[in-house]
Amino acid sequence: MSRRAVQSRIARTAESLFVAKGFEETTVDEIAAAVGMSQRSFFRYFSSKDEVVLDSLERLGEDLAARLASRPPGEPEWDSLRRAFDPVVERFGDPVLRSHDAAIQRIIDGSPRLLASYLCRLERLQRVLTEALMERAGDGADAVVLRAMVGGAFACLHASAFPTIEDPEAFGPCLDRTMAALRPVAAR
Amino acid sequence: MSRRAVQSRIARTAESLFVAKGFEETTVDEIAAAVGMSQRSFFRYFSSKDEVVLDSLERLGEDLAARLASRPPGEPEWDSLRRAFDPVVERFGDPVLRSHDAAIQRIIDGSPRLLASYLCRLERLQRVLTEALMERAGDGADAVVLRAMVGGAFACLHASAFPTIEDPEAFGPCLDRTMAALRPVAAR
DNA sequence: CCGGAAGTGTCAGTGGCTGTCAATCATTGC
DNA sequence: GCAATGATTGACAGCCACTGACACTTCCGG
Repeated sequence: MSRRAVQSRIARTAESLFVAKGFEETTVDEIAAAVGMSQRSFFRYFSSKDEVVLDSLERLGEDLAARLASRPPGEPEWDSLRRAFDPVVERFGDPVLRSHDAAIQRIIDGSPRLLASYLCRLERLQRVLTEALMERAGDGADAVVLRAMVGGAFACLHASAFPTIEDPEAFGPCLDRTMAALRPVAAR
Repeated sequence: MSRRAVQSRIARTAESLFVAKGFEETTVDEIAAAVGMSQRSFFRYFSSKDEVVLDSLERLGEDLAARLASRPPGEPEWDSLRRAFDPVVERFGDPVLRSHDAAIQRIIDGSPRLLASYLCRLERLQRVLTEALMERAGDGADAVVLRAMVGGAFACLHASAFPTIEDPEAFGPCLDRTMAALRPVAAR
């Protein structure tokens, strides 16, 4: 059985436990026992308990970065960022994925510890996207402004995700509206 | 001796240890011993090891919120946010405070664990500032857009802080430049 | 059959953090 | 003065995330 498959099995088991008992209240020992392995082996597949929850986010991040890199060079950065967010909007379209993601989000919001790790990953992701934009813009670019722009775009994404937990289909339009309102004057 | 004074003594002692040995490499036992108290007592003054480092940020946050609340109601939100950041710019002006803050920042960046907690606090602070803006704007306000705007302003602050670690006096102008470039079209 | 490589379990240990309890100290009311 | 009371503390025990070391199995190429 491949490493990925085992990770996926652990993640599914762990998430159901988290939903049932809460993140902090579920020990690594319990997860390992539920999967049928030792605690030590759990840590061979995930470097921390947080990782189990945030692992899926990692892959989504790679997707965003690839999207952004493939946008046409002449396009205003703000629009490229909006298009890079398309995979997220798409996920919200699928009801199965959506309810799963909502569960994950509830787990994250329920634990300050986990929320902190989550924000840390977003931060790293923003750094990656900023570098992608920097490369595209060449030497004449203002690194600070680009960095802030990526942060601003993520703020729109983040803010739009909040109220959309109840209202399924509204995420895309809400993101469009927010990013239109926040569009920087510098984005031609 | 007042609670605040003890906290301050612990914080000073701990920070010097962190600078000398690194955050992760310094145990709470060591800090407690250096201050001359039991580990149990340390946790009566700070709820976690992170807290020691991030405590000062808490008070700065309150300052920002107060500044924002005292801005004239008619002022565009973006400008109010910029003015709310003035205390931060001022801190950068004082060389003593600046070098202290730089040390703190280096400690934070050196530990993923601590960086995560730090970002979590920034998140909470943003929520507070958003609520302040909401109150001011009244019922007609778009909560999502306001939330995103606060996030965007913080992104400017964050981005401006980065390159300014070496170049002392440039923080204020850099922040102005970035916030001018990112100014939302919605901000009249 | 042998070699190592990869995956696993066991065990012991570290460090952050919490609950509990008893001792101490300051405050208050008499 | 003094006793009751409440806050502060230290000592101790314990939980849990996480790590290092080592032994064992399985599987595969030679």
